[in-house]
Amino acid sequence: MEYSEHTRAALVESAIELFTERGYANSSLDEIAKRARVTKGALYHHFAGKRALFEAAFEGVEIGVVSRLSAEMPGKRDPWEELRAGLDAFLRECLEEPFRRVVVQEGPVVLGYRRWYDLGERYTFGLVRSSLTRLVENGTIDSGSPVDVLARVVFGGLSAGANTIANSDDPKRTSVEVGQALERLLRGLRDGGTG
Amino acid sequence: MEYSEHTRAALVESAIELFTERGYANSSLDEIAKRARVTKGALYHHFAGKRALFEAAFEGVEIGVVSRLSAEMPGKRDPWEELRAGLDAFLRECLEEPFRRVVVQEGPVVLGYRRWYDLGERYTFGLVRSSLTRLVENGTIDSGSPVDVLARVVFGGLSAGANTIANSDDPKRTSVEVGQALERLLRGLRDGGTG
DNA sequence: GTTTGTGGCATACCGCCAGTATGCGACTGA
DNA sequence: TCAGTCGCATACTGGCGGTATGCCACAAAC
Repeated sequence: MEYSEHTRAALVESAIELFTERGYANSSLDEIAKRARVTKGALYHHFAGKRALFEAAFEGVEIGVVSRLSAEMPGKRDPWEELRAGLDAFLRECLEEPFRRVVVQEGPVVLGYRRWYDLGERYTFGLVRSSLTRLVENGTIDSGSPVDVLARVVFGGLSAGANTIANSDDPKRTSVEVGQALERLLRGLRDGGTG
Repeated sequence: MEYSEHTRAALVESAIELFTERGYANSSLDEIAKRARVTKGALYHHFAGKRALFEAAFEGVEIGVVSRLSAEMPGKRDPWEELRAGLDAFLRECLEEPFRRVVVQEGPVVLGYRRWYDLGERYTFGLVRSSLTRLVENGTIDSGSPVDVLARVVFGGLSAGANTIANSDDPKRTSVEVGQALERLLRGLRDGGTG
């Protein structure tokens, strides 16, 4: 039956909630199953283990974030306006606890950096990279070094900025400051040249 | 007696090794104690628990990195040269597994972001921030937004770059590319202005 | 319409590991 | 020489991830 799919979805949802609230290590499978109104047996019927469940939760969060981010990019005319809009949307999304905790913080630790890297390509990091790629292709910024490397560094800056905002005493003000800092850094990519 | 201090140091050293090799979750206290040629009883005599031991390992790694980084900054005349030298030294140090794994990756997860943030101020992050502060004070770069926020974002970019290098097929080439990307980003900080 | 799977779970159990309780010798000061 | 403390070792407990097994509903086979 397709009660199965419903059960699986409930487990993933409960996992996202608990992993976000208490972190991976402090969330027991019994409790996740209980919150989904099933038992650990059901959990192990759908997932190979705790890691696999985390991976499903990870992808669930990423899919939500990517769809919202994609919808929020109206395609401004000015490339810099678009970059700015993308920055703001990303920082806003980073304030959602599930993304910060599951994807940014615990993802690389629980899944291992390599697996996290590969999975991320399909979701938010892929968005950042393709966004930068377009800016390179239309000449707004100079490639200089490979876009992939640049995207990794920028993504790291974005994540750190999100963490800074979320742990600030005054998130609104800090959000503006982070946005400014990131924009000013990205300006350095305009006028090419290595030395 | 001060056999005590020797035991403690051996435990911290073993902890750094195992946490680096297998990560926090996959390192048992029994094994850490065994590697230090003592038992778990000794471990709990010196540390309140696994978290406390990790924190000691964290600080041990940071102290080593900071001392090496400080020694490697000969104080060039040209501020940009100095920035470049600092970048390279940092990236080189980031390739050491203990720093990447214990401090950069697992630190925020195991200690919690807040505790990690506070501890980091005294060590590597403090270095990055004070370095940027000096560049602001001598007019090399414009403050724009608070140096603290800027330092957080830059530190995130540095960490992401280090991870990228360490997981690259060709670390030497990637290291050069990451250095270039970071330097070009930092160039955006020169000519002030927010809009 | 009984038999034989098979999917979708639940229940019971095991081993590992962080943490606790306790014991115990060595040394130290009174 | 006796009390007290430091520096550890040993023994035990509870929680949790993982596994093994059982059970029921349903479906195809004949």
